[in-house]
Amino acid sequence: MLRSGVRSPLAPPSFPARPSSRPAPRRPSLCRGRFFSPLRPSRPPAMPEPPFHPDRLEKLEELIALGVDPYPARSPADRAAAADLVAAVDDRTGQTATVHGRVMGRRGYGKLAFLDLADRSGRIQACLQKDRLPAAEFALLKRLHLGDIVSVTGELGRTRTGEPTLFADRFRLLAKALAQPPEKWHGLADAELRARRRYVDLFSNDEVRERFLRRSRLIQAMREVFLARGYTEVETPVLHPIYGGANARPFVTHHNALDLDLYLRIAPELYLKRLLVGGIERVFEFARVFRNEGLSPRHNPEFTMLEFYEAYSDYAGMMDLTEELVVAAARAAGLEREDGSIQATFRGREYSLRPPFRRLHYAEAFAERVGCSPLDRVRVQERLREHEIEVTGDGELAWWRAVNDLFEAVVEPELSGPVFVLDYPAAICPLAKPKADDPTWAERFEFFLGGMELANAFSELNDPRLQLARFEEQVADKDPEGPNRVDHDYIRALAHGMPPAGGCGIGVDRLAMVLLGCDSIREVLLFPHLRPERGGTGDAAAPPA
RNA sequence: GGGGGCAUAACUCAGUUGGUAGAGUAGUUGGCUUUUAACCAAUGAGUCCCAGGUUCGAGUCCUGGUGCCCUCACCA
Repeated sequence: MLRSGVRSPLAPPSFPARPSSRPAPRRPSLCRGRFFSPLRPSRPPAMPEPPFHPDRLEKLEELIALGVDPYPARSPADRAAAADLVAAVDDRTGQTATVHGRVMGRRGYGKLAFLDLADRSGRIQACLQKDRLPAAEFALLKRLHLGDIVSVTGELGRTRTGEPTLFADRFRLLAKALAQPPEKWHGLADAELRARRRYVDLFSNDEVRERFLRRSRLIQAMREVFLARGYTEVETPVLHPIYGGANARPFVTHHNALDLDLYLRIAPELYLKRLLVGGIERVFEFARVFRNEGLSPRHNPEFTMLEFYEAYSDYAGMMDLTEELVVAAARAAGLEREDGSIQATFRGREYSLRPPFRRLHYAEAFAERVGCSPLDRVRVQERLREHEIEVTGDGELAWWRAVNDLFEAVVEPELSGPVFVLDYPAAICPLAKPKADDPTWAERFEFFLGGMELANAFSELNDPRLQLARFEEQVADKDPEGPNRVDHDYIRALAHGMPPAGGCGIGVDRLAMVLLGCDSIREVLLFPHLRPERGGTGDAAAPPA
């Protein structure tokens, strides 16, 4: 569940483990000061071999001996984008242009060489001819390697075979690459290595770079939907003294000066609703959240959750807005076809994302698949036994939790989507407003697509006394995934009056998976969590922030 | 945590019934002024994931471990 709801009775009651006490390896090249890592042991582990290729080092030394700076501070100005030059080659033939980029291909002929240069926009071929270049610059060719970053200034034109080409008058080295790039035809193929060395994956696999650009565009498209509606984008704390707003086990960290344990946020919800109280009536945050749970193709310990809240709206309004956001994201991801249909292909199945999406009541879906009303306790009990689901504890909360486990076991696998499931049992929705005409049910929906839960939304509970009772109920439940204690400040905020509001959370990474056609969450995360590399630098993913 | 699969050169991959390790790319040296996975010739490069075991002999067979992928469980 993205934001709130039930936890499973099968969840192990263990609390998050303390960080490993294994000595943290060092990254020597980034270790600039002696205060780099005061908390880490001072005993340095064996230094890994630097990944510098001997032949490239040798050429580097030769270049330096020739007076060439292999890492100049500045690049020639007036650079053009490779793709723009290729597109305009016939209008601009004979004009001079400059391109900076990485050498991705090289075909040499003695007194002439062709280079394929890649920049952010695409690729263009450069032609280096001995009788056209200064001798010292042509000599660079002899010490050039695939992967080097260079600059070419030359005349735009086509070769005999019609290839758009920059015929070089100037050729400069901008940065020498000391590590070998992967095989030029297959690129980097191993999924783990691709994630560990995403920088290599990105420059050697065009479709990977394009995928992450599309991810960025679909997020930007959602941001624009909010801004067009007068929403305000905010940043709320990541370090929480009390974790809440979802059911999940948190990561624990410690503030030294305050001698205080803090939790990395599992959801930004309670802070965002404080902002509703404060009068920021339409608010959203692309929030990185952290949950101390297992890894899988659909789970990463940190992930991006979009949460948004709108005063004077409700869950029905959030449903319309969610639909709009998904469609905007899908268009930005390039899924709209000429006939106006929007199709996503995910795990071998096609999903039509043309609105409106189906809306299905929880109780109806339950009755249809389980074969009885969720209110028929005798028959539900029979079904629970059939599915070996236990009711852990007595009272309404335990009962409804089991009912929802049954729902998740029987109904959810059938929800390929896109579909909204609405009106959940109120007992398992501590942050949602009960329906006025039947408080058994809460004004809450979840959105399913590609067999995954992508969104979770409520008409937000704003009755401070009821909210306090629900919090106390949760804490008394001693659920390791529930809140550790009552957030009294949040109750105080509600006591000041929160406008009626709709709120929603969307799992951005999972949405990106469906829209970009990636089976694994790792393929849509730039630096997914990985175990520390054996004998390597120990950097599991990105350098620490 | 359970089950299945994989691990060989910087990269992509072969490796036969167990017999002293192979190709392509990348690199190095030489040749080549219109190629585009350029081409031709020569050439360096491996802790066959780790540790045991069986065997005269293990990349190959066995046991244990590590990592990754798939799957189940947990979870969003």
